[in-house]
Amino acid sequence: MIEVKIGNGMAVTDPHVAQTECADCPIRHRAVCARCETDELDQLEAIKYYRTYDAGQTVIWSGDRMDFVASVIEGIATLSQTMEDGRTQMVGLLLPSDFVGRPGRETAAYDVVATTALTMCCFRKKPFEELMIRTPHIGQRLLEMTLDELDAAREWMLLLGRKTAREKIASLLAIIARRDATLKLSSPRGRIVFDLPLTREAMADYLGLTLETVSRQISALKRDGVIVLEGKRHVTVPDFDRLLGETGDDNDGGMLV
Amino acid sequence: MIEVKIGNGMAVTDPHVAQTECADCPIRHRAVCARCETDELDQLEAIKYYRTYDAGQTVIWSGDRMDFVASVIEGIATLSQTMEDGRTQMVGLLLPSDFVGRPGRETAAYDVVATTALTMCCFRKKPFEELMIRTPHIGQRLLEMTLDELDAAREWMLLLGRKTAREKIASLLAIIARRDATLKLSSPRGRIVFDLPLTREAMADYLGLTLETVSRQISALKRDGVIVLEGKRHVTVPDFDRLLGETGDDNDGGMLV
DNA sequence: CGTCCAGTTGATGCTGTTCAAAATCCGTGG
DNA sequence: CCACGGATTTTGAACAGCATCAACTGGACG
Repeated sequence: MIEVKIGNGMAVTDPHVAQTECADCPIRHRAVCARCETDELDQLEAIKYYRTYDAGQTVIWSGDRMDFVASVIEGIATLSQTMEDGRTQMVGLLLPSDFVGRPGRETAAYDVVATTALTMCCFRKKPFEELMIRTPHIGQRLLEMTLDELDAAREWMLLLGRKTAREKIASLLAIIARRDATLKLSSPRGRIVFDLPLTREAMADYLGLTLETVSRQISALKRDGVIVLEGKRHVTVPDFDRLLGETGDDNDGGMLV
Repeated sequence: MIEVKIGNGMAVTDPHVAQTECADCPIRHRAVCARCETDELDQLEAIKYYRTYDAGQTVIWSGDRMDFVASVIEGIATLSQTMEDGRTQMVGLLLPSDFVGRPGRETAAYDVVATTALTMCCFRKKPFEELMIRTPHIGQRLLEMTLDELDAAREWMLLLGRKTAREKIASLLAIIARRDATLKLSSPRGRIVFDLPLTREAMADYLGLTLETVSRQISALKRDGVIVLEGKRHVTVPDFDRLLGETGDDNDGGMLV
């Protein structure tokens, strides 16, 4: 893969590197383009370009001018807010198919950081906005995705405001486990195995805790047999229902669709 | 005003009571109908009906079937989530022009409770959804409003996860002061006076605190001269910038638009 | 082999919770 | 008009959970 260094140290893939055809795109049916017909897809195809980032790279700083919107194709990024004195709170986890940026806004409202190697499908904002007016399918899908994100944000508000440290950790593990299971098209039940995509510090920023507390609670869950660790990142959950029982949520359905 | 009792004890205004014409509606240019042309407005007018609730009444319970969506016309309502053991977290404050309900969802995801006397402009969900497909202006406006709510939710996540009790109280007071100023079309500066629309308990549920802590911190802010209280609910802020300084946010612009 | 980084563990203290009681407010009825 | 009762709010005292500061461990890498 060819990389070029630009301005602020961002490494981006050479724009001439081959992009996946929309038709073959792994997130084709889940991203903002999900409802588009073939002709609408052609128009998107015309204005799209790929960009890749290394793990740890900052995609955009809060307050910076942002002249594109994008879909995450592969990898994980985080959305976070930082106070002057350095306290930071993660406000979103961006997974494949998630949308970044806001039509109609000039500057980024949050820091976006690549947690793993990241590939994004970008659209310059102006053409994208114009396209949105012409093709309602994009706006419809974006509304649907935004409503889902709002629900997720509100779920997270409950976690931040009312859950104990142990419940917070269990909830995060359950969410990651669930997402992993979704990718494998299996519904989470019984024994589950996955890798943590986040450092202890990132988890702390997500959960509104300190990294020490995260570490302690993970150790406690390990001690109690709720999880088994191999290395620091590889997690085995022997009994998913047991984990759910630790989240404080309703054990049944849980999670809005 | 004529009230009738129905089923679960909800008091609703007799549907034959006069409704405001959309053209004269106080939230005409801010609600979900903001972008509608006259003919589109006529279609909305045809399917709308008003409903009123008394202060303290539950508008809808989480999990209940919800066959309408609505705009708040007057009054304040809260959106909240409750865990089995009773811990509750408010996840939204609904003010005039705010939208309630989600197109495409069968059941309510949150409890909605009227904090003050409340008037809502309701639309049966089915016709509203059909109308949304025909008139892009509604979906466009709803997208805009949902994106704003998502920003507000994320702002709140920072508050819940990282702010101290004192900062939380100051932030809430600042938000209410700002909203009040907006209604009076004045930008908040210097001396500000307003009434708290929430009980200490509701504030606690909003801020992820206990009501005792809320009370203590309000007393502390009073002791320090940041606010002056007359009675329990009437607040005077002698110096709005001083209050902002207590929120922990950037002192300048603060708050996304 | 030494350094660096992520993570773990320990000791201590502060912030906010919990439980309890007193104070204030407010509507109701004598 | 005043007394009463319930709801709301304030205040106090003791406690718990998580943060803070600090030392240590283990693995990756030059």
